[in-house]
Amino acid sequence: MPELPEVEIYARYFARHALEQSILRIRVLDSRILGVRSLKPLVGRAFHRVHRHGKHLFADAGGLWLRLHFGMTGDLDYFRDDPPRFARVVFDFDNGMHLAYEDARLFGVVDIVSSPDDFVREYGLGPDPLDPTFTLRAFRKILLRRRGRIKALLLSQDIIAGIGNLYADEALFRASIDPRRTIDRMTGDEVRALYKAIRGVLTEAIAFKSRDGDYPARFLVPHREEGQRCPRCGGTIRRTVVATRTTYYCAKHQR
DNA sequence: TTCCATGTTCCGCA
DNA sequence: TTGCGGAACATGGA
Repeated sequence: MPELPEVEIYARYFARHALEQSILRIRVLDSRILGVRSLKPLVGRAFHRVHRHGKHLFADAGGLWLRLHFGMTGDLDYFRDDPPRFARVVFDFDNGMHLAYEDARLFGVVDIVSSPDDFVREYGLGPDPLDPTFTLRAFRKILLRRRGRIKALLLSQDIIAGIGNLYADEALFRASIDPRRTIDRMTGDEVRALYKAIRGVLTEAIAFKSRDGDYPARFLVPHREEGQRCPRCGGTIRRTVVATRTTYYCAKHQR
């Protein structure tokens, strides 16, 4: 599930439930999920605030930050009694409640870093598309320096951080651009439309999912199947492969 | 049983 | 230097 909108929802969930409670113990149920040797430095501390950059979630533990990446199947669960089936790390709090980091497929990471800024710099992440610094002008500047297919660019976390396979398709669908199009063949108007589509799709997904837990019917996501009817123009949804990822698009209105 | 998967990294080639 | 295809990682669900 976790692309930028889902991680934003996890961040709000974390902030709503797990702040200002002393961490009594941390149970690592599968150490393959760890990005550090040990999470011990966090014991006895509390989380004070959260921060998100792209698909990375950070929680301030006072001079140290927990970093969570959710891979393909990561999730959070704040619970009282039994941990969820795929819990990999469990934080035990002094109020008797627990926060589980769960991840069936183990592609995620639970890590400790000095700060979100340090991590973003050292890891080479691009700007977060919902950050105020990500302006149309900034997006244009990024495109000027790049070649290749537009979808591949949207998926590159070192260029823009947070867009994954579903939302790349979604933004291109909204901007009426074929995912196979190369950057050098995009017009100024298309760049602007794509910029607005990226921000709109991510923002609307966060609002809609945090309310209904689902996707708006006008989105492409609920129609990701070969031969489906396009919810926008009635065209046919096609399946192909772009940037080695399964890609859906409307053969009629995306050009 | 087989295929597919909302992610990322690494390698070789152009 | 940049971009791209393919493989690998580990596992559940349809």
